[in-house]
Amino acid sequence: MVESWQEELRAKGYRVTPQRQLVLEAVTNLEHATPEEICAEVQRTAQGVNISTVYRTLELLEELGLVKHAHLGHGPPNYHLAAEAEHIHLVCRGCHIVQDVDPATAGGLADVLERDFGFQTDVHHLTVYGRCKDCRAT
Amino acid sequence: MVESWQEELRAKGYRVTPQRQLVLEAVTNLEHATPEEICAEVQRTAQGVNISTVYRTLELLEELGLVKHAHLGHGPPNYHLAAEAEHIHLVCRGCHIVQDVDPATAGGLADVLERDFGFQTDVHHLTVYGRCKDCRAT
DNA sequence: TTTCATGCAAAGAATTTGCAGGGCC
DNA sequence: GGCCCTGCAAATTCTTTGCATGAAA
Repeated sequence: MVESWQEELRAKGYRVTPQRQLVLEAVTNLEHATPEEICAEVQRTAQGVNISTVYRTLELLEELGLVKHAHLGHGPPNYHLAAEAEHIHLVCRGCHIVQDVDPATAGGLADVLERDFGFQTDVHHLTVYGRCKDCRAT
Repeated sequence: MVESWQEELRAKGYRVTPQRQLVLEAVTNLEHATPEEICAEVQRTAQGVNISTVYRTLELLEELGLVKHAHLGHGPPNYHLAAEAEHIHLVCRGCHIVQDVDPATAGGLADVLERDFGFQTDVHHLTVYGRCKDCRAT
């Protein structure tokens, strides 16, 4: 069976704390969120979880492979569960809408990069900038 | 004929200053650089060009369509001449090397996004994260 | 001479770090 | 009880802004 992340934490000498559970829950619920947003979400439940704890926890959770992050532009990084279905992000310059797209769309690109450059693409982290249908119309 | 960027500046009520010329030269010479690096390059020639002037100038040059920027990861954005050959960036998680690749490689992806989503991809700004050949070997 | 641009310093966002006290195992 | 984790505050990094002076047109 798959060990729980709690067991994995303990096995590595880390501890299971309420803050860590809350941060992971927040990432789960929000699906895509910045550290600030995660912090705000956590604080809806528990008072006074500090932003620096959120940063430290996200780093830890990413190290464990539970969450991943992507850079969607100027702003802070965006965290989501690693267990979520993989997807690529389309970010519109005009309206800043983020659209999730099936990674199969980029499968061809990943294959070419693999074949021609030996480069293993992290499709999870792929962000495509451009202009969406609506913004092109106006 | 194509007007020079200096004329375009003046036509829009902006002024041609030594700092603006130096920043554009630095971007040209460095090919890819962060605002800090551009500032350092400029200061090799002229003393005391301020970092805030570099930021303001890059913003202006981007507005004029002379330079573009891409986000290659955690750090500051990366500026390059808009006139340079278009390319996409492969960024390795392991060694952080940035490799430039012909955008035709991603042409298929852009076509699919265009066809299926009406999304116009800005190939210039495409950055692909992953693991390079060398880092996979180790 | 009329703005616009620059330098400087301070303000701001986002993130990291040091340290003492508290909580997990 | 040992040692990791947290909160707090201060330090860092990157970027923007306010304002008086200096320079382009």
